[in-house]
Formats: sequence, C-alpha cells, structure tokens
Amino acid sequence: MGRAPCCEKVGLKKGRWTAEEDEILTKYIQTHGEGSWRLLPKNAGLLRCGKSCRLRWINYLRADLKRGNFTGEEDELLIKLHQSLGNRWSLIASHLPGRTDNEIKNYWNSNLSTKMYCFRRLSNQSLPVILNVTGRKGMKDNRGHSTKKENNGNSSSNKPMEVFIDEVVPFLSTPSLEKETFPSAVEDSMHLDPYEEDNERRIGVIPSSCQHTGDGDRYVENSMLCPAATDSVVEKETDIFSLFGSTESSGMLCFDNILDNELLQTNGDSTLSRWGLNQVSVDLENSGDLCPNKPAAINKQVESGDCGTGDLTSYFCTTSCFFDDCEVNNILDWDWERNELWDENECIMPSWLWELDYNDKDDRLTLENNDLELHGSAVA
DNA sequence: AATCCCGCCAACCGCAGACAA
DNA sequence: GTTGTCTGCGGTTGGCGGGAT
Repeated sequence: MGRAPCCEKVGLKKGRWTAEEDEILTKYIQTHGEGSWRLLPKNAGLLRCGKSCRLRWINYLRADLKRGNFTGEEDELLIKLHQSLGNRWSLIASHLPGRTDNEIKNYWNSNLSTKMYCFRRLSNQSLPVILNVTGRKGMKDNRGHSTKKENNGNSSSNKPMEVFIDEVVPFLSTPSLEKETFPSAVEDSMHLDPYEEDNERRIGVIPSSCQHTGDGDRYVENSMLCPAATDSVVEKETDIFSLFGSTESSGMLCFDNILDNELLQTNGDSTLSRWGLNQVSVDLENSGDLCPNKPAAINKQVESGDCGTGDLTSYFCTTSCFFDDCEVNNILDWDWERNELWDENECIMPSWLWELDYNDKDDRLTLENNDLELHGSAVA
C-alpha cells in the first residue's frame, strides 16, 4: 500500500533548526516526554514535521549525547562493530554510548571508510592488499580528528588526487564473504593488529606463544614473511631486507618496505624480479607438518621430504600452515553468541574492507601482477 | 581580497517493520 | 486478513565553513 506522509508538509519549516526551536522542543519533551512525534509539533507549536522533531531531539538535543571528537577507543570499537555489523548504524550506536547513529554514520563515511583504504585483489584467488592512503579525501578540518594542516599541504583541488602510502595491511575477509574469495589456508591464517604499538604493518602476526624456535625456523619476530628457508634463501633474505630498508637484522620484512620500494613502481620492472625473487626457495621439510589447509602439492612435497621451489605463493601457503601447528586456526572466528570479535589470543582482525567497494579509480593504487606475487593458491 | 572547491555534518527522504483499529 | 499510522533506520542531500588558488 502507499505510504502516507508522516505529516502535512505544506507550510512546515525545513532546514536548520534555530535556537528558539531547540528550546521549544527541549522544554516540551522535558515536560511531556518523548514519543507521539506526529502530534508533538502541533502541541508544542513548532512548524516542523514530527520526523524532523524526533531527529533533532535524538541527534542533537538529548542530554546524554557525547560531544567532541571520537576517541581512539571509540574508533577501534567502531571499526570492530562495523566489521561485524556492517552499516547497521543504530545497532552500532547502541554500543557507543552518547553517539547517535547519524553521527556514527557520518563519521564513518567521512573519516574511517575513505581516509585510508584502497585495495585491489590481484586476482580472484590472490591475496588482497590494503593500502592505507592519505589524500585529499582523507583530510579533515578542525571539526574532525585532524586538521588539514596535518596533511602538509599536499592537497590541491585542481590536481588529480595524490595517493600517499602510509601503510599496507593484508586484507582480511569478512565472516560473510571470506569463503567466497580467499584461499582457505591463507584466509584462515592472516590477521593483523592495526593498532600495533610499533605501528608497523606486517603480514601474518603470529602470537608470541606460537613462535617456532626450532632449528630451521626462519620466521621470527612474529613475521609471516620470514619463512622456514634454505641457506640460500637466508642469504637472499638478508639482502632483501637490506634492499627494502628493513631495520630488522633478524629477518623481519615489513610490507611497508616492500610496497614503498616495489609496488609503487609502475613500469613493471619489479625490484623483486630483478633480484630473481619471483622464484624463492622454500624448505618444505622445515616448513611444518602436513596440514589440511595446505595445498595438495605442498603436502605431497612435504611427505616426500622434497625441498620445493615456488613463487612467493609458497611463502604464504607454507607459512600459513604453521598456524595449524600453532593451533590458532580460529583466530578469525566471530563469536556470534557473545557478540564479540576478538578471541582470547587478541588477534585483532583488520576490519574494514569486506564490503568496501572502492571504485574511485583516482584513489586506487594500481598494483601490477608482475610487481609482486602474493598469490595464495597458485601452487596447488 | 575574491572566488573556487570540497569535506563535513545536520537534516531530509523513502522504505519497511510493528502495531492498532 | 486488510488497512492505516507511527516509528525507526539507512541512504542521500545540500548548506556551511575553511583551505587553496
């Protein structure tokens, strides 16, 4: 059936509320309580529609509203909630005391969703990469968290948007979509703490309790990019790390380093390619036991004790299996009963992008397939 | 100083569920 | 069961303010 208008709109005022209107509305609600929005304007003597009154009260005049910028804790909570709930702003607002759904929605759209993340899935089966970018879209004025001055004057309204890579984080799939898009061995093992104290974005942070310490284990310092490797690879790794500017002598390689030096090259002349690291050796014998999520080809090689050679895919496929050893397969699980995102391991999921369809080509950083292979399933 | 441009945010709009008659 | 109304939700809009030119 047709939906009748909430009120007779002829002659009603629209637009910004005046202080006088606010006062009238506030006094009326303080006297008569909330509700009966349709009758409220008439009874209170306001030339507004009931919906407008309700919205004004809920979003602005209520006494329990929190004013001011979102705190870091609220940011974090919002990210978690949005990851699990999507655009259900009212539900999210119920978890953020003093914040309204409208405020949260605006904040998300203007700050969190656009300021930082663009990504491209290198293919349907590739490991997506999220690029934390800062451009004009990410700037805020003094009503937001940061000021435009903080952008170092990089914006220009007449130029194409500049993209600044702040950080790179691995894409993590969402409860609803991960099964469709992610190689299971990779998706089950990838996670990231976006608030890691040292602010370095690393691929696959392994909980400290799960670090391997045995002979042949080359991944240390919680980095998934430090696979079990043969001696020849160890040498190359050392060079790679210095090549990409890693300060970690222990074999830490952060994607910041790679991306800064590698993926931003658009001419296809990959540094990794020049370095001969489209093919890297992986010591499968030391890369972990057979695991169900490991691609069959790798399992077969592990069984036979062969040391395989593969592209960087092997790194991910292989190292992801360590998570099986570590029994941290469920780190990405969402507890629907408790409505909590994190498990006891406190492995923080990257939050944002499973439903962010980043179509703005101006904002998208193009990564060529040739530049760096991060595929998660090509071995099989 | 004037104008342009664009992000932010308050407010609006349409839809749908819940409920009453 | 049908119809009408109220309420809440999420997407969208447009004015404002401030930085850039």
